Amino acid sequence: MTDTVSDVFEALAHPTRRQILQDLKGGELAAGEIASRFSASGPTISRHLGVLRNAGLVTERRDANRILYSLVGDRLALSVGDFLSTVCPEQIVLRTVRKRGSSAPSAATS
Amino acid sequence: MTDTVSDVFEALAHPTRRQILQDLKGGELAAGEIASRFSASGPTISRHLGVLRNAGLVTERRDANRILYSLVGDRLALSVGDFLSTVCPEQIVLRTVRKRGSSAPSAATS
DNA sequence: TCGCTACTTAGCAAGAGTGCTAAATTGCGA
DNA sequence: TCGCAATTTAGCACTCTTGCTAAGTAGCGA
Repeated sequence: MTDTVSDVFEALAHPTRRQILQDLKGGELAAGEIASRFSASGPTISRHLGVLRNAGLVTERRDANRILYSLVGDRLALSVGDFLSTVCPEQIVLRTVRKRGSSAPSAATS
Repeated sequence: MTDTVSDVFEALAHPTRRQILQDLKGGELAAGEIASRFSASGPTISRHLGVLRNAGLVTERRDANRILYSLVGDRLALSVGDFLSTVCPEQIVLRTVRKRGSSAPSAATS
């Protein structure tokens, strides 16, 4: 995993990959479910998912036969948002991001 | 000029172009001044500037011999910020404040 | 007009990205 | 273990991008 800022922006450069991120906004999806939403072939979508995973924008989790992908919103907001905050701070505000799973072990996860 | 959302993200995919935008944050710069900050040749930087101009991220203005480039922060914030607001609205906020004395930013997108 | 400076455009080579099909991998149930 | 479903990996062709150098365009002063 390379996981640099350039990886994030290069991942966002392709419309199919941006659409995948938007689709994942509603929750995790299997690779096949994602592929079925596009006209491209399964292997092609699989490679797009690999690019997103390399950039740290999605994570994968195995569920029996399938591989479920989910969005890493923090990663997207932190890298892209930081860039936007630097270049045009007048127009953009990066909201404070909670670290996932870092709060009290009781019931603090939302 | 194409000026779509994809043009913006593709323009941001190259580190040199992102650095140019950061350099322009401090105010307008001549093409030669920009080129002198990189190890790449003048024509190469000129093409990068063309990509940024096509994406609507910079504007140019002639001053005698030189061509002065300046950042279009609204364009950057609106296209990228809108995407971020859609995909991860919890982490990002697009500030809706109008800049002083400027007209409506005429959302021509997609 | 000539010559200088600033910048862009043109043309080419090398590399990276994207799409496909075919083959390999992984997991599970019979 | 066999077979099926889901997904990835491999290999190939095509296109786009990026870098360079060389040549063209634009403005200005003598």
